[in-house]
Amino acid sequence: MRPTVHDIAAEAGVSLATVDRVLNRRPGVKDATRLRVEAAIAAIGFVRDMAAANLAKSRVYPFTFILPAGDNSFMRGLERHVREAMARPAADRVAISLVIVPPFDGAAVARALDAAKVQDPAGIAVVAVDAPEVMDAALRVQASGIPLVTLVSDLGASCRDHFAGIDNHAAGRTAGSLMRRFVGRVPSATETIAVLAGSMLVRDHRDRLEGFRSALSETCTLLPVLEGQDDPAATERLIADLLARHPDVAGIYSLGAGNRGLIAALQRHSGPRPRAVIAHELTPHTRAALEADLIDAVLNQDAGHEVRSAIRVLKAKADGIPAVEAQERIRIDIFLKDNLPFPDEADGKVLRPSGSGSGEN
Amino acid sequence: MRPTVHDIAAEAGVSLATVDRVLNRRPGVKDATRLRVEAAIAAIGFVRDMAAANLAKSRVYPFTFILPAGDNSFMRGLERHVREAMARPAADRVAISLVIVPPFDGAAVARALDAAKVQDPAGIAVVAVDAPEVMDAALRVQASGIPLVTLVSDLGASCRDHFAGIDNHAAGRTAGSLMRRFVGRVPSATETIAVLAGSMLVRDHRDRLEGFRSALSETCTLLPVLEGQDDPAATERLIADLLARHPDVAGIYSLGAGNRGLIAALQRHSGPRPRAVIAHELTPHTRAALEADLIDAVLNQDAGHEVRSAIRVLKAKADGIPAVEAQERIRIDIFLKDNLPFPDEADGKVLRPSGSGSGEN
DNA sequence: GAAATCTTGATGTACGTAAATCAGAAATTC
DNA sequence: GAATTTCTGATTTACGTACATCAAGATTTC
Repeated sequence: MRPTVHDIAAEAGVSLATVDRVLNRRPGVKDATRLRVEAAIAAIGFVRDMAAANLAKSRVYPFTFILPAGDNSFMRGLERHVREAMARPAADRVAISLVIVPPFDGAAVARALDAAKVQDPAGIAVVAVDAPEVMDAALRVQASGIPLVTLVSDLGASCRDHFAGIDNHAAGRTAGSLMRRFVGRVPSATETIAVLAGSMLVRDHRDRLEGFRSALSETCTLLPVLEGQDDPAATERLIADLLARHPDVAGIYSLGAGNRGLIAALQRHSGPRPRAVIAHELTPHTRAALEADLIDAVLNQDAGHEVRSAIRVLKAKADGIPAVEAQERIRIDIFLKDNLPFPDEADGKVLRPSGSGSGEN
Repeated sequence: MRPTVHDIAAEAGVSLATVDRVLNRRPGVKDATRLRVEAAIAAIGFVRDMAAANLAKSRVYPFTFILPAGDNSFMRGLERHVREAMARPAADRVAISLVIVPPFDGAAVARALDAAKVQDPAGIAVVAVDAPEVMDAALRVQASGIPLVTLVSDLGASCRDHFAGIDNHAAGRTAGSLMRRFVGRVPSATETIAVLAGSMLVRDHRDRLEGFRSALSETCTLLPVLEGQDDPAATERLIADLLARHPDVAGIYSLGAGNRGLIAALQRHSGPRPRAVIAHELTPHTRAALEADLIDAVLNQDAGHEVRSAIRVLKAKADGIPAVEAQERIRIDIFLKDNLPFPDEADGKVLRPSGSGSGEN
């Protein structure tokens, strides 16, 4: 049996009330007594039963999540995971309110942050846009003492408490490494590689490009970066044009989100395909393209993990416990057609019974 | 405020006792009344507060984990994660007893299963050895109604309730895919690939080899499989010999555990290295080898995830809730030197504060 | 040495659920 | 219609912690 507060009281030779005062840092305990109680706690190895404590406190953590709108598959998946966390029988006593703002709109994000602030939640998670007005709003949130976590897309480290997302520079490097190996090594030949981004105004995209460049050997020539604004139609035109004008392109790295256009262009293209196509984020589209050999590898960040990590960190910050950064690091997944995970049941028809875990895996 | 049992009682016009009888499937409720209560539950959207319920029940789940001894890094990591789960402030009310048995010893595993059975735990997890006496013991465990989960290494599906591990055939395919691409494509040349295994008597190893074979194009020649028995010294000799006798070997796939020997041999070797070396399981050794460019890729199964998944499944089975298989599928991670996760803090000196999550990610 | 303050104990209620007991009411059997 | 069985309500205790209140003891202050 785990020791309880009663055991502490017996061990320290004090009353329950005093133990309680020590445990909850309430005033009115002599230093000597406090030390005795703390020694007893250490001696019997007491750990507070958080479930019982939260029950007694009937505490809830009201959190606000701010996500971009739009038909970006990844972001919709992210939203799905947030909704799942909202629906989950508040076993973790988390009450999330979800705010959707227009995509790529710094002003809108800033407004959403200010609006969330006045609700005085226990924490805010936001998919940031790298704009000065957002930073200002983030600083205002922090100034009011509300923990702030950036999700997927970061801000400067000084504007938030934590970033729940991948190291995009490392992701770019990984893509570069894979690319270098996938295009093969034809001795003394320079390979032509194309990069497709959404917008160079987004920090993630810049970081990925930088990492990608740093990992590619000098025997590769990078074509000027194509910016498709994460728009399928525009992206498709760009890629079709690329394939027509550069039949020798050995690899394409799509570091943004407009993968539907990329896939469509590759599908329509009649000539020889690039030897390696690497994209980001496992969505139904990229998954299908992997299976159809239109894409060779997909780098992925697990949206579910990111959401759950953000919640854990916000809770820890709200409780004043320092989050263990190393523990919350989000992995860069590499998927080939051979190691695709089971299709996410939420994309299909299967409903998960409530109550069972959150697919931590 | 979330609805409580009192709200159900009010809504259904019955007493608390009756609500309790319905909720906990106790007898003594007329069908008509039961339906009324269930309708009320659905109407107000009641979900049981599991924290409070477990508190009231003061229920614990005694589980037994059976792991192999030996200095296999992966297994020791697995043990570490089990111990972590044991140490975790029984927030999840799980009481694990850990049994270590000699490695590759079917009889020992069978004895451990029988010994665990008489303790009548709420569930057993075992790193299985593919031997008939183990299957028999597993069937005896199941016959006595104790949920049984195989961990990392499977048995026949009929002998256990769940397998918490990766699809080793898919892992082999993934390795094959990577190998094919990493060795590059020299037109009209047959590449020589070597496979290093621990023992072909282990099911995982057989499955991986089969998957690997199926993914390699026909332009590759597989040398006869080397069996190092997961022993560093023996493995080192085998690989040194291989490199001496086959200077043209383009790739090595190490699908077992004796990676220290492989790495040592590669390090000592003076001639040109194989173009691609792929190994399994991210351990301090393989990690260092990745960083030193001695190994090109490591396929990994996350031991922490496997342990936590096993616990979740055992708990679900113990409660009679069907586990959601899709949700518990373990991923095949691919690591290059570029996307290595942060070194596991438990390998170093940093202690994790109790109470925070389990790195669910 | 009386008054003020600080420290501690004793006790009770609460959180949401589980589980047991006992007493009636209702339905069934003969 | 009496005896039995089945169903339901009312009430209580418990889980481990939080929190508030009141009283009494110990200590300090002037």
